[in-house]
Amino acid sequence: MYIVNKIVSSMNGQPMSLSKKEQEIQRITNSITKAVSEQRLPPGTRLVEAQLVASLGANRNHVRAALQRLALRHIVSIETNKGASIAQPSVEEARNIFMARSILERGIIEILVKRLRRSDVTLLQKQIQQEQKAVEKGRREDIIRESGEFHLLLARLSGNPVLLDMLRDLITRSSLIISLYQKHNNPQCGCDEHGDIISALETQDAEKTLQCMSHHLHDIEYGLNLDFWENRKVDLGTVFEE
Amino acid sequence: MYIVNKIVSSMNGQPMSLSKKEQEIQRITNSITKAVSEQRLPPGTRLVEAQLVASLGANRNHVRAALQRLALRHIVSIETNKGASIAQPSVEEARNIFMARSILERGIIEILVKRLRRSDVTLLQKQIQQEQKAVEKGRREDIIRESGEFHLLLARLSGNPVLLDMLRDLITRSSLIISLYQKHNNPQCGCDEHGDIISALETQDAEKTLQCMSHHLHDIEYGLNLDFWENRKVDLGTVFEE
DNA sequence: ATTTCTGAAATTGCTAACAATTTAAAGAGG
DNA sequence: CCTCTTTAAATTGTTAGCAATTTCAGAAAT
Repeated sequence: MYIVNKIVSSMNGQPMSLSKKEQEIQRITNSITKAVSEQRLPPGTRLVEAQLVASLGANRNHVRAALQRLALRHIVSIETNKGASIAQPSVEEARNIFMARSILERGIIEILVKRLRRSDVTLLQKQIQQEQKAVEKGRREDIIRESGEFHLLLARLSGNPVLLDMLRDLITRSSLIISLYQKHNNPQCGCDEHGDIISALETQDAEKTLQCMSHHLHDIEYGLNLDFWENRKVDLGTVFEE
Repeated sequence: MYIVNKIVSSMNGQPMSLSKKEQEIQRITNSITKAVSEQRLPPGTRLVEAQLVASLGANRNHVRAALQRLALRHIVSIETNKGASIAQPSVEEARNIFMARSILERGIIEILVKRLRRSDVTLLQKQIQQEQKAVEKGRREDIIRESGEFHLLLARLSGNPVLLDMLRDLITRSSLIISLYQKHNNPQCGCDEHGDIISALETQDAEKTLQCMSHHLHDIEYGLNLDFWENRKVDLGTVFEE
């Protein structure tokens, strides 16, 4: 007896229909990644398999596969027999990630200066509007998400999926870093700087645009308490004396 | 009854001892990655689970986990119910990868120009000697491996593991690309260019070093048949007429 | 000779049940 | 009230066996 449940959907182009299992794993990873990006899942949060199974309505094997993948992307950390939890990047890792972002995003700018189309600018402006709308409404989650989307859109417009994939992980990890080390409660207000980057892009001036991007990334990093927490070895003997 | 086989090895620093399972999976992924890097596993090769289990002396579950990881890194591709095989990057993917490499490696150079130590130069020169030795002996596998190692060493000396991880994957995928698209049988002889890069680094001249690196990467890409295979839609009607 | 069918072998995918470990709570003793 | 031990519950890790699919050789048919 043969049981056939394969669906040859996607008469369309190349991307080849994903298997049910693959779809499901991606759904789970996306849910978790999105929650991390929007800082609804703070660093250190335990991710108990059974709870994920219940709240996501998923198969345990699929949840485990998703957690494994997220661990490879440094978004969750898995300890044997202890389970998974949202990663807590160290100060050193934070600096390395921002350095890598700077390299990648500057490279993306260099590509974009050459090939940016009129329609691309429109997309970027629409993205900024979304961002401003979120700022006005004060929806913290939305602000953070839209802010990340701007950077991802730049990567997407570069037309290079390899760069996009790499940057996507770095930006998600940045959300963790901001959760951990942000100075003030005000969500980053670098919305203007995004506008500056677009303006500079439109002038086709590579050097100027690169400076805008560098400045913007530097601002984000500067808004953190990295220095404060760096090289801080807690001395249990002195911590509690007042 | 309690069975204890945990070993709290590594009284040393942070890295925390890896579990037996984790070690095993890494051993398998390393074996396959190394074979790909040295072009002993050509693109498209089927990776039958049972065969890997036999030849690597491993557990089937560990083999499967390793294949999953390699698939995420785009080194193997897995089709449902068909199993795993070594990836065959398209021309478009090849161009994207080299573009990404250029961005990353130029960024790494910029870091290195600022912080390169005397001891680092020694390490780089030792690496080049290894490479030359391989060239003299004509060991094709060794040449390819050592050539990749040079680029990885640069990344390692940058002191940024995030960059290193990203570049490692790109270089492995480059090996696949070279396997698929190299013009001549001569393994790339860009050994001199590696020397040029070191020389330029020693002068602390950022612009010059960047040009060396750009030139080197461009040479590698230029030694491929990417143009030839690009936009080549095979017409089954005309392919076989002579 | 070429194609089409067919059934067995090879291969991959899945899951339920169990094993091992950690975590939390309860208890014992001082 | 505190500390240590013991026990139970919660959680994660593993595996053997079977299910489903593909592959391929050889038979059957045109």
